[in-house]
Amino acid sequence: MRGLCVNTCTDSAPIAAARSIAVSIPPEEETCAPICTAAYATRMAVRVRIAPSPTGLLHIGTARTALFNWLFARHEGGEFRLRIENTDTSREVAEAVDQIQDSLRWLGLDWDGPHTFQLDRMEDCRQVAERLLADGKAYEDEGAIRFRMPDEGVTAWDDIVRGRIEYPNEKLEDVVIVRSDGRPTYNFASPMEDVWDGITHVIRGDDHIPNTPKQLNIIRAVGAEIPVYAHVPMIFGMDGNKLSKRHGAQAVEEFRTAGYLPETMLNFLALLGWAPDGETTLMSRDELVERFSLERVSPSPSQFDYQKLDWMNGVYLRALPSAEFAHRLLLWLGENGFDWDAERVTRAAPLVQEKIARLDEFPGFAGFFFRDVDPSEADLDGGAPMLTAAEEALIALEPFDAPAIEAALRAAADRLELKPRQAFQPIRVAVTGSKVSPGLFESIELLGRETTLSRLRVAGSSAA
RNA sequence: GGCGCAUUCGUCUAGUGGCCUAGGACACCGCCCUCUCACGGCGGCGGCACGGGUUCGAAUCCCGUAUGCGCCUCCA
Repeated sequence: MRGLCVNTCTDSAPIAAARSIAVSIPPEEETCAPICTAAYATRMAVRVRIAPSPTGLLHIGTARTALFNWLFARHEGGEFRLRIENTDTSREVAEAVDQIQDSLRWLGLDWDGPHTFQLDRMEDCRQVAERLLADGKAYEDEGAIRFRMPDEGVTAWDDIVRGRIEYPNEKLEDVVIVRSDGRPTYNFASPMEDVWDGITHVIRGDDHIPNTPKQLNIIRAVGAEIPVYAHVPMIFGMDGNKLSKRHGAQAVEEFRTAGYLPETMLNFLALLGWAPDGETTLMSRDELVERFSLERVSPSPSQFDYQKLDWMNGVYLRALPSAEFAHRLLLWLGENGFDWDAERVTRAAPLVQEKIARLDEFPGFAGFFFRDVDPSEADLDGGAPMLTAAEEALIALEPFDAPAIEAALRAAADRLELKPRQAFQPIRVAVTGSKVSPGLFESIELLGRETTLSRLRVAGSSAA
């Protein structure tokens, strides 16, 4: 029994319509006039938000929550807003706001309207707190202001992803809504902003479930309309613990640096806790928007599988038109401090497109096109005769292209009575400096006769 | 400790009482292709946490147990 429209999820209307189903059954007196008279009454469409705190880079879990919000908004034709929750000034990091926006933009999660800061509503929050105080719904406590929670009954709501959740009111403690220094706390500012911004659906991590009954009561106390809640599961590392440094990348920026494509991240993240059916795994941004629904979000947490991410990124990399692949490669190299010849990168790109899963593999895999190599003697072991033969075969070869190079080298191998793999491996090591490389003949063509011959010669003498 | 949430192959998941001999994908293993790697093709391994119910019939409904996680800040 989860979701608001079980069995009726064939279209999206019920989601947007099913609002204000949160219930509270406290034996309290009738509330007086609404304190908040924001113009949300006329809102029809869906409006959601992502509310990161500016304490550092955008975490992948926050990005996933942002994605669900964005997908929902775009699917419903509604709005997606960005709100920075910076009430805790002590933990704020100066560049974080810009970094968060960069990450969001890189992922293509565009937000509507300007981003807002929680701190800018400090004064509004204080006024509401004063009003609450005057109405006896809050009280002072050592300089701070606490909100009076109901003592009896239960506070409950129908969560779109987990069904009905109930909290006995006696368990709810009176939360501090304004600190002694006058700044509002998260549990006060956040729901108030949701009210002022006309947020219709609060889609957030399930670590906020225990906060929800408190926020619900605050919203009720100010006489505002309750939004619909959807608590999405968290993401853990492969060991079942919170995603942390030792698992690898955890911030969106780090995945970008590792050479993942934004379309990969979107697709992969969407599938963490959501699936359109049992078969589909590859979906474009548009398809994601078209098929996404909160009803199909799973309530159980998932683990972040880096291997699957790599596989998926490889799929996206290979699917790129080759010119686009080269373009992305160039962009990535530029962002990561590789000042390599663009024309040569563009020519090398097709040789690696099918072979790498992440852009950051390029320097290691194709670096021999751009810098000298230093093959180890052990890898060259016993290859001297073939190296000499290769040199002779290529020295006057015309044309110097992959098909001709392959023919010449195969002929040389035949003369030495070597199997292809035995013959070509020393050449590969000599020319690329590694036992693993892009296609040998294409690589030699791109490298050019001069460089190839000189590398063959150097390796030939050290292997002898 | 209290409260809450969760529990299908190693991982992501499909599944809403009979279509399930539990389907797909990643990973893994084997074979094929092959100049290495990768791609691709074929095949394989592997799961309903446990115990009680309800029912002609349960992965699906109910109860309990276990385990994991989250929150209990004048953090967000």
